[in-house]
Amino acid sequence: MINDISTDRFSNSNLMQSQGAFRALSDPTRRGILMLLSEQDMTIGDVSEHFDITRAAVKKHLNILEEGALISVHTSGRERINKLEPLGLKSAVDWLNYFNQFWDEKLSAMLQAVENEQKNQKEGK
Amino acid sequence: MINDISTDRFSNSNLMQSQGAFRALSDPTRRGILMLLSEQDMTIGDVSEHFDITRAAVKKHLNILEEGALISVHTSGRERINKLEPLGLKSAVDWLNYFNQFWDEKLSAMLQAVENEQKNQKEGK
DNA sequence: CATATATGATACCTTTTGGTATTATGTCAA
DNA sequence: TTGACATAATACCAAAAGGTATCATATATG
Repeated sequence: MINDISTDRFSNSNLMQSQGAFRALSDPTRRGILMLLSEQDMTIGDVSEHFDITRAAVKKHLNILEEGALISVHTSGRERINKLEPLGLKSAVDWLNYFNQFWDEKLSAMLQAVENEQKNQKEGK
Repeated sequence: MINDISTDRFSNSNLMQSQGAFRALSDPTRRGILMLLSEQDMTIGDVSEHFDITRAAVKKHLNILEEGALISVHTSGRERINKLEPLGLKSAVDWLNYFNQFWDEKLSAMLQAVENEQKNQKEGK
């Protein structure tokens, strides 16, 4: 039962809060767009020039990025400027950071193993 | 042109290397499974009990997690034990960490804004 | 051996996704 | 106002994703 998860300390809202961001991040074109926008704000026209797909397709990607709060858009005359919103990545980063502890554990285990090996060598085992 | 990106310093391989991980992370059920496996290794049967979908569906999720190198599987008799591989998250975390600089920038800007505000208040503006 | 158990694999269905082509809307500039 | 430009929106399509049901395979165990 999924209930198991919602009553869990991993409050499920956590799982769902980051959904928009993770969804947006799952496509390589969208990650490429985020990279581009990290260098400078851009119109759809600007962004489209960097990819081999139609503007309509780029627009869809931008919509999904906006839904995930990874970019913001503001109008300037007939242009619409797309801007990176790095804080939008926070929910995803936060979720992933939970696993740092296991990564660290593994790292500790590796270091421990090396230490033991050195010790054993010293003792001539 | 997509070429623009491949000749970019964001070597595109970076974009693609993390694809398996980002793809696996895009589904909330799969993120839930990772949470579960962070507490203990589990068979498919164990995992399935925590979700309201068939074992076949869970198996598909496990396959995708394995493809993304986020879990590993080893056989023990007729059971197959699924194990979290936290290091598999590294490629995704690394990609995201690139954006820390912008996050920090924004944070710096916010702190600066607060400082200025306080200064202005002091000066009675 | 025979049977129950644990899992894997496949065919099939529906929805979502990534894409195109086309049409519509809004704004700048002569 | 009229045409060029920048973008939005919609209809449509093929493929991928998430799911179920069913069948196949391997392994404990009486």
